[in-house]
Amino acid sequence: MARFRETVRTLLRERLLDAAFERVAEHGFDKLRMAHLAGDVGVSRQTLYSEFPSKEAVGEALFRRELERCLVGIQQGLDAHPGDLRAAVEAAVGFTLTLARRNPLIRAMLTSTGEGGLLPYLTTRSAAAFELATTALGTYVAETWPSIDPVARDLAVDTAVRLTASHVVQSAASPEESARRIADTTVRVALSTGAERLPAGTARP
Amino acid sequence: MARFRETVRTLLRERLLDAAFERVAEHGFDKLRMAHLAGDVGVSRQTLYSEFPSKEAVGEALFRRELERCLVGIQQGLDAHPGDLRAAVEAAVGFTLTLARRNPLIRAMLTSTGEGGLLPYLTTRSAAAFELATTALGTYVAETWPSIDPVARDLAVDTAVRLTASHVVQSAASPEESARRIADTTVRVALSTGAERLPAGTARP
DNA sequence: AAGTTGTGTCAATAGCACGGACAAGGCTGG
DNA sequence: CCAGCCTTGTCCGTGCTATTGACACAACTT
Repeated sequence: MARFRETVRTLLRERLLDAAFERVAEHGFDKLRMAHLAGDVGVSRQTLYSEFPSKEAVGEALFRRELERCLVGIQQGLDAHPGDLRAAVEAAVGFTLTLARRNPLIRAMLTSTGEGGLLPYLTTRSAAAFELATTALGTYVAETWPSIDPVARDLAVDTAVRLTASHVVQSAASPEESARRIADTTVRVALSTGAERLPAGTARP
Repeated sequence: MARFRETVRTLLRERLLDAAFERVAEHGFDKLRMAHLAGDVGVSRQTLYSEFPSKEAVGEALFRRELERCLVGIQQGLDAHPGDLRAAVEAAVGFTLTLARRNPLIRAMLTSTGEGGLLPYLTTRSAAAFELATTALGTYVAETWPSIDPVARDLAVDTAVRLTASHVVQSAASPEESARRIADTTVRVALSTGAERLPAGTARP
């Protein structure tokens, strides 16, 4: 019955996150003021607090929304190469690294120096991001490459996600080159049997 | 300060008009029920009455919104042919007649038989539509053809608008053919001096 | 040490949507 | 013809929610 009020709530949330995106992208998260954010949307500060219980919640929601948008591109990159693990991973990772380099929010997150920044969401508190990305890549691999050994598959997925995250926060080369290297590594891990002959002098438990 | 509530109000208005458009286009204006309209958007009937004081106001707003959309196309048709009066009028009139033939709202307005229909807005109560269309065409002609005699210009603009309205409610031929004829008539009126020699036997006051 | 700024919380007020009910008028079927 | 039903338009009481203004608290500045 009250369907309209629900859409208003989501609209308010979107507007708040839009305004937060603008301010954070320009001046960083620590320079963001709750009063300014509420004023941008044309709402009282308490209304903002009724939607987001704290400033930290704003940052978390902001990061989650951007992450979900990113995951859409990752999923598209995977789906564009069904059956070709290397190309799929390369496309998905390349998209992620390119987006991370261009997205002003992520740039602001990485360049923020202060204590109350958003950087933890990309590093120490990135469990949610890891989980989502790992699930997306894991289901893709499990569906299109069911023959791969599950142990190797999980290792490969985890490797791809963690390497990508590493390159997001500290890119060594171009996104394309990094994506190529990560895809190469992922394929190597995925196709390994765990029983290869090791070079002489290498111990294995 | 309260900018968000304002956008919510306009959003509600748009949603209501969207729902009204759907229902009117399908079943006609007289079959539209205020309770259904409110239910479609997910709002109480009283909220609907707070936005539109009467059902007639809904129909009026619905017609005005459609008219304004139509005027955008008319303006584009005029602007696409600067300096060529015949082509500009033909494009604008052709767009209008084609839109009127395809638009389900206008079709429903014309086919409604009942007393409480929307037809008056296209005929007896079409002062607003005439005014807007006349202004658009008038400013175009005045800007791009300043050399035309003002009397002939006003006559031509009025003729074009009224002929177009006539073809909207009672189309004789295809929109293209009608547009061509109306444009021809408009140009003849616009370029007339009011002092032509009349055929023998014709009286002039 | 005092002032400033910003976060988070609380209480009182005002506004708005809601549900329920009502009168008035028109339509329909018996 | 008339009784019932539907629909429009209006009113009022209620409840939810945003707003306003204030406050405590912490960190930083002067």
